[in-house]
Amino acid sequence: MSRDKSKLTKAAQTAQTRRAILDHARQLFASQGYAATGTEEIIAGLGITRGALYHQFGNKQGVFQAVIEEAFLEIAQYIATQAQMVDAPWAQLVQGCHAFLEVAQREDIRRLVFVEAPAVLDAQTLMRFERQYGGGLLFESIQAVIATGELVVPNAEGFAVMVNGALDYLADWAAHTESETQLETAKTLAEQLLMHYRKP
Amino acid sequence: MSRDKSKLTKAAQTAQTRRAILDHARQLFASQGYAATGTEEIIAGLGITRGALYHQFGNKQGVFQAVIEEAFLEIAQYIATQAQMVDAPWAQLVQGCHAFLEVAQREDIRRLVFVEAPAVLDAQTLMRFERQYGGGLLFESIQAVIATGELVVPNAEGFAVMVNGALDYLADWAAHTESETQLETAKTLAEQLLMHYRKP
DNA sequence: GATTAAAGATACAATCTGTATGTATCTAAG
DNA sequence: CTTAGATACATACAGATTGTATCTTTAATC
Repeated sequence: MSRDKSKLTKAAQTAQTRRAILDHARQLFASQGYAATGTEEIIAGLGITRGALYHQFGNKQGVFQAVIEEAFLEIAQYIATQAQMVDAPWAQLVQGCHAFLEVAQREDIRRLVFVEAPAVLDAQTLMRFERQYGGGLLFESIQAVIATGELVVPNAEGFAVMVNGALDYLADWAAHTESETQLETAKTLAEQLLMHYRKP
Repeated sequence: MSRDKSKLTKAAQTAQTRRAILDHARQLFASQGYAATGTEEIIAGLGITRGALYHQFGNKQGVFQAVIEEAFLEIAQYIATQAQMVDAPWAQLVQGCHAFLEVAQREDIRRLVFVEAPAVLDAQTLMRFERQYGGGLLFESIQAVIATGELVVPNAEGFAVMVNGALDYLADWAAHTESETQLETAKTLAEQLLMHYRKP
């Protein structure tokens, strides 16, 4: 647990400190929530004091924001990786939705991104993350399919929001059961939802 | 603001105190959030001390939970009232969805129920409220339409969850703009979503 | 090697929640 | 009507927690 500070370049030392804090903080925020996690608890066992935390992140919320951004990034990367395995815009949209449902099965992801983040972060920051890593990408994917003429919706933005909400809730629903088939049911529901707006 | 305690039955005095606390707390929780609102701030100007608050609600979270339950109740009552204005199960479902989108335009409702509550309340309590006042009623309405044969879905519970998510996000989307037409667009999207699963 | 700036430690001030205890008032039994 | 008990509330205090100010150490640069 303790670190050896000797023979480390300053940048490496900073990186190491930040990573240790982020990893531990993430685990605590995900399991106990933001409010129930103290800064003392975050640095416990890391071989540093709260001074380092405040020097690196400014305040407790700074740590949380950094944790959330990494979580968002993970989600976006997983979805992008999965979506890029197929070619057509339509297939990418479907594959992306499936990928979201899969990655959102992780308990820590759901708690951090969908429960804690909206209450802790200011609306502006959350919106930025959302556009950059979240629903914004879904919107782009939907627009791409609309451009091909395969998808017809009355309002692209509103449709994207609707699908986003459907996916978020389906993910939570599928996760709150041990039955593995629930996830498949969720995928089917999501795919069928999109299919209803498809033009042949 | 100050109260006249003389000539009041004990039950009436309790009711008056609780109401004053709930009203002020709700406004503060809705505008600043749970964490940023102190117990001292809640009782400020009410002519009582924090002692009364702790006597009536046990702790700060007790106040919040009572506030949230009232908010849930308001939502459910509005939807029920609107839905009962039509007869057929299908029409009631559509009307209920419209009503939800309307009531969820209120800023305080959205903040309290969809942002603060999930982070503050324990999962068990939130689930109870959700079943009693929220998605549970939507589920019942959907089942009623399925019973008539007008609606065909692969999984009733999953479908209800999906629609619930779609509605929540659409409400938030419609609320975050001054354009009144956005709400109409949201209603259209929701109605069309249901229509796609309708059997003639 | 001396200087500078960054990383981190330490100590402290400011809140804020919850509890323990005291007091007054309402209710109910005899 | 009186008295015992419960209820509502106030007051004072202990504990915990966040953030800041200041000091020390260590790496980078000339």
